[in-house]
Amino acid sequence: MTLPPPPGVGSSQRLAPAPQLAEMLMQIPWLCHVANATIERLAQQAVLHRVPAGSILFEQGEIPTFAPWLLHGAVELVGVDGDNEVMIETLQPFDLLLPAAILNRQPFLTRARALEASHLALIQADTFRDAVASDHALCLAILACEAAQFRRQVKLAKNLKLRPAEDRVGCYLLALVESHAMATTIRLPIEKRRIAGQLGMTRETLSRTLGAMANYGLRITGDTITVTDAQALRARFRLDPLIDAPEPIEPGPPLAL
Amino acid sequence: MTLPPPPGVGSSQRLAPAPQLAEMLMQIPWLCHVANATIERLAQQAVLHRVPAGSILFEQGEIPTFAPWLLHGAVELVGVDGDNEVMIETLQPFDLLLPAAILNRQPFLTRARALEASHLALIQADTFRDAVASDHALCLAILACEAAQFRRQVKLAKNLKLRPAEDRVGCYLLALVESHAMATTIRLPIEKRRIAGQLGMTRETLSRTLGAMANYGLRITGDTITVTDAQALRARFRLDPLIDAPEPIEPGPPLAL
DNA sequence: GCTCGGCTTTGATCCATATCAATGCGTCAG
DNA sequence: CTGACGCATTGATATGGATCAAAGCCGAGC
Repeated sequence: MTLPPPPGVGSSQRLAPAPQLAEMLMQIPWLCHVANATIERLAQQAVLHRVPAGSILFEQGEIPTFAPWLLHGAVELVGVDGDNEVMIETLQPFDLLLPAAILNRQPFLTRARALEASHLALIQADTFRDAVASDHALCLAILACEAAQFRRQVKLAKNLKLRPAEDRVGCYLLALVESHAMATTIRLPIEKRRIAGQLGMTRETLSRTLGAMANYGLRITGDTITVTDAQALRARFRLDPLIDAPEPIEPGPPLAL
Repeated sequence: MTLPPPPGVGSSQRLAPAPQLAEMLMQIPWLCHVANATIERLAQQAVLHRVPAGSILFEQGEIPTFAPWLLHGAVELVGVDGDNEVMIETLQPFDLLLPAAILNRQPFLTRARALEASHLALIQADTFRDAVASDHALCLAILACEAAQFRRQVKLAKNLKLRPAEDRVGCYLLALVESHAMATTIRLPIEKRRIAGQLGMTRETLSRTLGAMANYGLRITGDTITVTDAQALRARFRLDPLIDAPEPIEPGPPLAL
């Protein structure tokens, strides 16, 4: 796997002292039950990779040589065929990128691209596999990560196949509003282009649909959302926890003895 | 979770002697590195469940009380909203059904329905969680299972979003033909209704598309496929291993010490 | 043999969403 | 100030696939 010096802005810095990397990994909530020794072992051979927005982290079809661990920023996984791309998932800290491929020495099924300037820990693939095979607590943690990612994938699929575009947008916005305690005015957290991708539609369709939200008590101008009629909004869109609830990585129980 | 006595044909039999259940589990290839003692422990509290085609194994939203393990037959996972259903995945032996939900005590995200008469091992959820938390080899095996299911999910999504209906059908058939060493005449392995579901389209669309395959060297009558022009077929449809290759559960390496 | 029910086929039509094209608008560099 | 570029909006149009409706086929049971 090559790390192309991304075009444009400052080149990526691969080198970073390992000791502080171990500390960063220890901050990860879902690694709370993993022994420090193991985390240090992972960090030993790892490097911190800082990349600007737009960088390709790996290409579809490559055999992984390291496990990329998202510490800061955002990354999207996209399926590619010729020149068209489709969004598969967007990842946030502290997700591991496609652990399934790394563990089984299988090719990555997607391309990964940084959506914003991001920091990743790159862990040697062999080191990673050995650690998972020799440390039970780590194995449980990775299982939890993989489980969360699977469930997110299922939720995405349900959202996409079960709801028309307008409902997807409405539920997305309603969830956003509710997470802000129904404040009457809030901001879109990310670019519209990315929202459209996550909701599986084109920017044009999103744009039109946002306009149509006025009928349901929501006005969107630029990146500002104003709730004009919370009741109408709730009447029109019903959140389904089996689709709309976030799917955090659960650390799970400590090792049973 | 209730197990409704399925309407129609003979009622499901839940009781089966545990000893032979342990033996059945030991046959599972991807458990090859798990100690027999652990498997026996799992089988101890488990029951063998035989269900006729059409049975609902569990309902979307239920909190799992046991881990259903498919030993024989076929099961589909479907997302439900009101009265319409969408196919999420179809499982084959020896898949575990939604291990993510069981491990994290989270609700099932889908309904599960037997597509044909099937046998499942039902393992007490607590027993299952304890075993995974106390046996590292088992934990690795479940991780491999979950990883395979994640990758299948990504492949499904790519197939659906990257290819139009005709391509999906063509690639499905081409893969089928190739797996039979390009024999000139083979049979559809499952009902068309189910193929349509797996490929994310209606039966009507599948029917029409199968007709259109005549243009590309393939004639389908009933459930019989005849290859009339292998070259034309290959010229029209290109298999992509990152979409069309099956995703078996890899047992992975034995425990590192 | 006949009839019934499930699956499939075929045809006509509809509709949600993509696509294409043009314009607008805000921001940053010079 | 002035381009110019990236993103967003708006409108017109196209189209893939769904939906609705009506036969057709075929195996199972009587």
